[in-house]
Amino acid sequence: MTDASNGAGTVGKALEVLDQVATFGRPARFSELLASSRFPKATLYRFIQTLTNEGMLAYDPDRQTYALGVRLVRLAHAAWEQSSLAPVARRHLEALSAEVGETVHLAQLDNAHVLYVDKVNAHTPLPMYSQAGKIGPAYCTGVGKVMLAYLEAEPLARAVAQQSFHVFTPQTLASAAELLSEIRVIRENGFGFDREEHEPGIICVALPILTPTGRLLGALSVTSSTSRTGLPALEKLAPRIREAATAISREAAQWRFPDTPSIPA
Amino acid sequence: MTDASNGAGTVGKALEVLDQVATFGRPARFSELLASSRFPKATLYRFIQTLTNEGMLAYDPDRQTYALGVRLVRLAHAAWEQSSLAPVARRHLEALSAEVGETVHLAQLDNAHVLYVDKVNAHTPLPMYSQAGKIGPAYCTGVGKVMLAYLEAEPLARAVAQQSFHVFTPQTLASAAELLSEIRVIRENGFGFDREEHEPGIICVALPILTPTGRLLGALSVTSSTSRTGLPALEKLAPRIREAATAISREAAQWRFPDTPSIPA
DNA sequence: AACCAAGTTTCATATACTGGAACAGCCGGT
DNA sequence: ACCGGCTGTTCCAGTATATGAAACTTGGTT
Repeated sequence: MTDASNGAGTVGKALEVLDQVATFGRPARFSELLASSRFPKATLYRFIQTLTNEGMLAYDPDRQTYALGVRLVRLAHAAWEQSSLAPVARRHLEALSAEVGETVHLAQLDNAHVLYVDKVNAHTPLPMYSQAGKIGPAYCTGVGKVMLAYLEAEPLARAVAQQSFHVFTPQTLASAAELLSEIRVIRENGFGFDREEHEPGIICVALPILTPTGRLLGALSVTSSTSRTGLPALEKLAPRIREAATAISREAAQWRFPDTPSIPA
Repeated sequence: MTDASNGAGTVGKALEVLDQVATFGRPARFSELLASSRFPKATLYRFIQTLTNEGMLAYDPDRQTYALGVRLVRLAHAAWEQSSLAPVARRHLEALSAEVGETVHLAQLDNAHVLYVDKVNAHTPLPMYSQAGKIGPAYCTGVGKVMLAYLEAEPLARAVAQQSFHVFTPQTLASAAELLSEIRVIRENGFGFDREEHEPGIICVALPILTPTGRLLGALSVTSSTSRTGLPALEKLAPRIREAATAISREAAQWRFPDTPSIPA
């Protein structure tokens, strides 16, 4: 029996190496990668060779370093367009942000962590790549907790098991028990807060984006600071956010298929 | 010796499948993928399973479709930041675009094709993901021809062999011979044009971005239309563009290493 | 010249990839 | 209800392919 939780198979291992290079954050040398790798020298070497040949890694002969390759950028473009909610959601995010005058986040679940897929800042329209792709913890962010709350029992358990429960602020939920009780509250309300659990002074309301069948697609949040507003004020925004969330869900459903018409080949 | 031109090895095949899903442009069903795949049913199935488990593909149980996964978005974020010129180049692109009042492209070579890494439009600041990641032909674009011109003999030959030489307009260079002679001209001038070779009415000047040692990093172009300006006017911009190109190259060199200091491990 | 570290190649071994074929589930038709 | 046809999933023997210790280059340092 192959252990599925572990990166089984050659492909999984190769992707592990890819992740390692990504985590490095800058072009890395072979020996640096070797130091932080669980693979023996020859094996790692072959993986890197393969990935380089495939264009997933780029080798800089001047500096003898490896970086993530351009093929990844190409794939990412396609991924962002076809798999994430961002393309359909963008105009809703913009409208919402303009209306409430705060920063709006769109997130999806990646493994057990929060992947920010898009972000619209009320006052500084930023080029989005700089914002998208970031990952964050699930147990101490508004979007994270809300998404966990709408998971099935089994995936939820697996996700909770992966939380680090690092304490960032006095408000941080520091255990699985606290998180699960918070999740129950979120399920009842239909929305969740971030009460300065991740960063002091930063608060937010978050709502899930669900399919008509109730499956989780992602989450939407409006973020602000304690100096500007409070939780009660944010709570008042919940209905408006839900509006955006359902709109996004509805459009996503249609958009996924322009309807596979019976084009006869 | 393994045939490198072919996607040898398990990893290569898996990535091939990934590309296939990407090319599809929308969430695809298993059978659709099977139809356009060179792999037998069981093999393709296992690949897709693996990639899904690894988060490179996302499965939509409602529709029974596969799309590119979120892990790719995360990787892409890192790729864009560490491997492409875009982060260091952006402010130069913006300055250049504002100054000349035209659209500026930043491109790199992916295999034998042009990968647009960033784009700054003079009049409509756009979120960049929608622009970056696009690929285009090398033989009939300004950036493409310029980048080919600064390749070594052997990679150049390989790249030229991969051009389709599809004729888009009356000006399109339709053969390797024509392309190579154009490349000689570009080498002499240090810059190249697109003379409505890809799209009627669209022209551009392009310059390479080179390391101090002369290795090719990418290319920069200013695009306009025949209705607004002409080639002579664009040619006048070449020195200004070169300025930006050298600045980008210089910054890229520093930035790649905050300097690997002699950290004694 | 001798040494050391970083990177590359080799090769016997057995792991884990392969794909034909058989199986399950789901429809629409008769 | 029964039957084909179609899509998606699982099995399993055979073998191609990945593995990693060790040997070998390469380039720089004492």
